[in-house]
Amino acid sequence: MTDTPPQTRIQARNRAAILEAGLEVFADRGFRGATLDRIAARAGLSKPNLLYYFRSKEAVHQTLLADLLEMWLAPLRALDPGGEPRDEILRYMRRKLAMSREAPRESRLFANEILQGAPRTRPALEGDLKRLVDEKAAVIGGWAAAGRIAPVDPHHLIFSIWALTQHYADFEVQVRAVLGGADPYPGAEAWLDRMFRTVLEFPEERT
Amino acid sequence: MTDTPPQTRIQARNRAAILEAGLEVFADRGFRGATLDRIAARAGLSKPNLLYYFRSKEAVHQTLLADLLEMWLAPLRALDPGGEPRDEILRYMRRKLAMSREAPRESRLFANEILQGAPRTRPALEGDLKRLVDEKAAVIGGWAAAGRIAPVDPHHLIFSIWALTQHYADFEVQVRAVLGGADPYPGAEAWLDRMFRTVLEFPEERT
DNA sequence: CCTTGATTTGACCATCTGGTCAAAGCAACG
DNA sequence: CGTTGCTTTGACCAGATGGTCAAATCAAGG
Repeated sequence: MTDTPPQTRIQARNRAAILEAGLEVFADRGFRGATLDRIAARAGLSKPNLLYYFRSKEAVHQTLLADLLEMWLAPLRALDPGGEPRDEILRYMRRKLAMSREAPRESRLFANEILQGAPRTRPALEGDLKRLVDEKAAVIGGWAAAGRIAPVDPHHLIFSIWALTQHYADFEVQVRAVLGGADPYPGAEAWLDRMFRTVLEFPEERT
Repeated sequence: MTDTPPQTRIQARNRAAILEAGLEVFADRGFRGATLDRIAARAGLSKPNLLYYFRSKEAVHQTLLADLLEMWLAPLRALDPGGEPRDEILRYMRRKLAMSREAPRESRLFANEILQGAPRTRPALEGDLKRLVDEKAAVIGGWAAAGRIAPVDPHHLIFSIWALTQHYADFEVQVRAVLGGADPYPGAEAWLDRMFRTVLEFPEERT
């Protein structure tokens, strides 16, 4: 998804530094709130130097989003139609929750983009994303039809997983404010496990 | 939560028009992405005229957020300790979902604010919001302890309601892209009802 | 219809910000 | 150790943007 791979060592280092700085700043202040000066400073470069590596502010953002989208979809791609239904779905949820914990900046970058109406991502959402979700929703729907999990609306099940896991990254300030600063993740993991487990179970399985 | 109530008819009308326009523009582009010119144009005023009614861009934003917070907390405030536990929680969820459908701009305005680290709302989150949530969490915890609902982590239950309902407003573009433009709300309501119902039920109640 | 206070605006300003450019540094290879 | 091409930068620019202000306009009571 990245353009031509960097050639020299210096290029590799500086492009990486810029993307890291861009991730930080874009996630923190949104596209418009981010300034090239700030990104450059954080990357340890001057603004013109940054623009030597990326054509424009847009270009940094684009690159970030493209890389991110891949990373974002990977866990859903990994949902295995041949696996044990409940394990597969719960593993997907857990991987997404882990991503919120380990890559909150990426989550917020994406959230910013969607909130603003996905001006730079709309095609990917309507293309790759929709295709992938439809495909996996069909798998989950198949499991439900076969009686291997309780009947569910596959699309909304997937939305639930997105919403519940990303909430802990995107609304972290709020969650921490309410919890008084405590780490929300242990509780979140237990709770989400419980929620999805019960909704996927058949009544008679519950103990 | 609003400052001194407007005096004249003209003031009432123009302040309202500015807040309506501000809501639209701030929700759409975030605080930094919003421009006074745009807000003024949308309100049918000139920029200096807008600044006759509000000291600054900040002031418009502040007023909007303050009003919003009240509206946002109302449904949780309404959760009645004396009510039937499951009905109370499900009603709260339904009211929040209705707010996502009917007031998506407010939801996105709030999401923007939190995403950026709640620079103008932090005190309210750590004060009023935390207090209210702790209070209602205690109520829910009491219900669980009394065996009137299945045991739950009250704080995370509340986070779940926020996450799942607001997702449909904040990530509307994504949801609609995946669903191919269809209205997500009927499906969402059924699914969320099902999710929360099952997680609050005791196994032996399930039919 | 004129006075008074509320309302509106055109002109203007300072600052910020994305982006350009020519010149200067610098690394490495022949 | 000088040439060559990659890297870095200071100076600069144009447009956008938040905000000011004095003057003009307007509404309504007396």
